[in-house]
Amino acid sequence: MLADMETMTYVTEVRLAGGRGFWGVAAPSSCPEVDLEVIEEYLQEHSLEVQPAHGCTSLLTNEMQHADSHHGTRIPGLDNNWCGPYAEEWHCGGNKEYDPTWLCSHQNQWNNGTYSKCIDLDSQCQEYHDAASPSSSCENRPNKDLLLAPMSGKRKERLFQFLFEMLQTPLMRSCIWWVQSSSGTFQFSSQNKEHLAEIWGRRKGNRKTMTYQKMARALRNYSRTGEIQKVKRKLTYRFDEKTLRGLQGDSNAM
DNA sequence: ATTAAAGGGAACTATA
DNA sequence: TTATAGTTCCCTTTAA
Repeated sequence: MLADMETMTYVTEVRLAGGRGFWGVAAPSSCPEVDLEVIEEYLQEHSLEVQPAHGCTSLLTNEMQHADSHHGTRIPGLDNNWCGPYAEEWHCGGNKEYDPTWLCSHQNQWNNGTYSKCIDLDSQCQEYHDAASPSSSCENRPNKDLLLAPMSGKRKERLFQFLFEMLQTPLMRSCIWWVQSSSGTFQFSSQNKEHLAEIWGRRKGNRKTMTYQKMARALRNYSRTGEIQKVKRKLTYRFDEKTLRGLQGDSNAM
């Protein structure tokens, strides 16, 4: 199966790319070591591939549609059922179904407002109770040379769009996950929230490193404008219904 | 008492 | 030039 070969290739690449854990954490023993830098590089590569002409036309659109049309074929992430960081350890546990196309598929099309089709928010989600997060010793922070260039000449990606995208990305599940996707409730990892913030900052091409604190400040602005509300639970927020519908709509409009 | 997270004012920046 | 959407800093409050 092609996907399997791609999986092997990708995993191999990831392993060759460096010995650091994905988040500078000691990855679970069975988890392939994935580097933040590698992921961003990967994202950037495909971002470059898809950007010309009309901005980024998802190079995986066809693949995803193709995959989607094969309901018998289970593509991790397409049936977005995780509710918690380790609800479905497809990329750490058995690692059999790791589909490298996933990352590409999430090179969303901010400039024209469409998103890749990788979500089923009707999936059943039980309330996730904060499991033990992976330990996070960050001695080996990835070097900062690799910055994702902000998409010039295009409409800027909004923070809530970025978060939604991250929520659809299995590799980001150690940082952010759905608590209840049907209601748009999501949660940040106490351990890895800074990494997510850092990625956000890189995407925006900020001068300084983005931190969770600063990102949360922006998030708090959303409670005024309504896109996202804070819920009582620690590190947990909820997309406004309308916003969520918009995001879902966009993701389905592919 | 300590600490992480939450909250918000205010000045500032980049972009459309 | 103005509005928007953050970003940055910094301080206070709340909760575990």
